[in-house]
Amino acid sequence: MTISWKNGILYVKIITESSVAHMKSDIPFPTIERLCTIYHLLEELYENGIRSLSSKEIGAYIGAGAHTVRKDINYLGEIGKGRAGYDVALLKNHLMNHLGLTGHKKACIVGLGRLGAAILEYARLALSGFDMVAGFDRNINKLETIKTAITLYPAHEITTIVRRNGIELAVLAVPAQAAQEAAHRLIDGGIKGIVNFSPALLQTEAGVVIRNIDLINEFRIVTVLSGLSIDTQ
Amino acid sequence: MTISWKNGILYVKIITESSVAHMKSDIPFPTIERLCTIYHLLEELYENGIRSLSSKEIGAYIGAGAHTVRKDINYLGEIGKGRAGYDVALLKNHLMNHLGLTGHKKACIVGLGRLGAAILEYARLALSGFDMVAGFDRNINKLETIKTAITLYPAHEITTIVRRNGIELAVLAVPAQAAQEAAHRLIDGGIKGIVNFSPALLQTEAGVVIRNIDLINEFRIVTVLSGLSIDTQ
DNA sequence: CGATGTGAAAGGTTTCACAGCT
DNA sequence: AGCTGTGAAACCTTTCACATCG
Repeated sequence: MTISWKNGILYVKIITESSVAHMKSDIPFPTIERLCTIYHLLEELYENGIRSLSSKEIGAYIGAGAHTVRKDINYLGEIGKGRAGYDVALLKNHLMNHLGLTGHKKACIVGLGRLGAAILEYARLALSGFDMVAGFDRNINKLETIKTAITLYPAHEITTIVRRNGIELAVLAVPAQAAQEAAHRLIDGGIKGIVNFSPALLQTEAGVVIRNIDLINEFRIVTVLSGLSIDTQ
Repeated sequence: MTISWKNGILYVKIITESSVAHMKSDIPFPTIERLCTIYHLLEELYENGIRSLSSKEIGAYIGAGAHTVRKDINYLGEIGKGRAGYDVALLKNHLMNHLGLTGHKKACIVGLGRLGAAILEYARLALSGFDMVAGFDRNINKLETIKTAITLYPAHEITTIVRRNGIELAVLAVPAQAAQEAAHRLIDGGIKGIVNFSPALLQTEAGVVIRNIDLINEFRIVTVLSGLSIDTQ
């Protein structure tokens, strides 16, 4: 709760859970991306024993101005009054709570080729609150070959397993031609978000968040951007 | 060609490739990202025998409005007059030329763990004009284990090899703690862009484009975004 | 003083509306 | 008619400037 006195009027601002949740819809998309990066940064710095951090320092780490960082953080409401920058632990929890990053979320992976298998072994996921609970592949032989603690299923069971286990997130690491069908199965199972490593341009459905990651597209963007910086020198 | 007379000096302005490239600096960043996606789409549809496409159709594929698509395409100058949508081949070449996606670019990969090895085998890269010409790893034993047509080197040779071969792009697939040193070596070698698959937040240098790809960060963004759509219902 | 918090201005991007072409 | 091309308006995001606090 914040109390302030301005122009002869007493302002009492009460931030409740629901008003915070509603406010979130007012957060600009770039701000959400930056806040997630800041959250990541705070985790890292806290592990390294850093307990206080200014907006200027945060900006330097994530490649943004101090203004932007303060504005971003303030979309989630007031946190640290005054002096010596932000308390790292406090801000980290603040972001966690307001961004809804508390607790563990269940995730699965579709496509157990080289890339899929690599992601399956990514230990940091569980440490960050994302539990890989299922893997899928069209090729049944692959399910026997791969050694993992996670249960593996044939691709046609995606919908059932996702729904039954309440899996919220999925990684798509199948070849392009299999991507759309797999995405449909995930969506039918009630998945909330898909991180798509295939080069397929998925037809999205309302309510499902899709993030596309395509190395070739990234290379092209880098090429165009670096072409720019050279030409404009 | 424009001719003008100012302060006793005759100005002759010829629009060459390089001055057109200079114009590119006026293209908004989101537009550049979308144009790369559109380029990808056009390649795909052309292969499937589609020869004509309206801005509305393109928009449906990439998740944007027809307005946006037309505006984006027009940043690169006029292409098809009038009626029946865009000629796919024409537009594809138009984008290729104006975005500087002609010819082949040399790329390398740093870090030959599971992820790095998977990317090394990504055949589609060469088809898209990006030639993997070198791989690096700190662990010399790994260099002998991996079977590949590409020459592999120990990590300390990054700077030399990148410079000598004129490698422009790099994929960083090393553990977080090794990422910054590897990035420095790449930058010292004159790399133009880095696609960073490690969770490290790299300190960037002017003139080098860095694109960060971190699955955990993507999961968090998806979580926040899908949390939003529920709370605001 | 040097930090955050925040309304207001500036800047950038998207959307609109319609001209112009086939 | 139906499409692209494009200036102008609307909208969103960043930056600024300064009040405020310790």
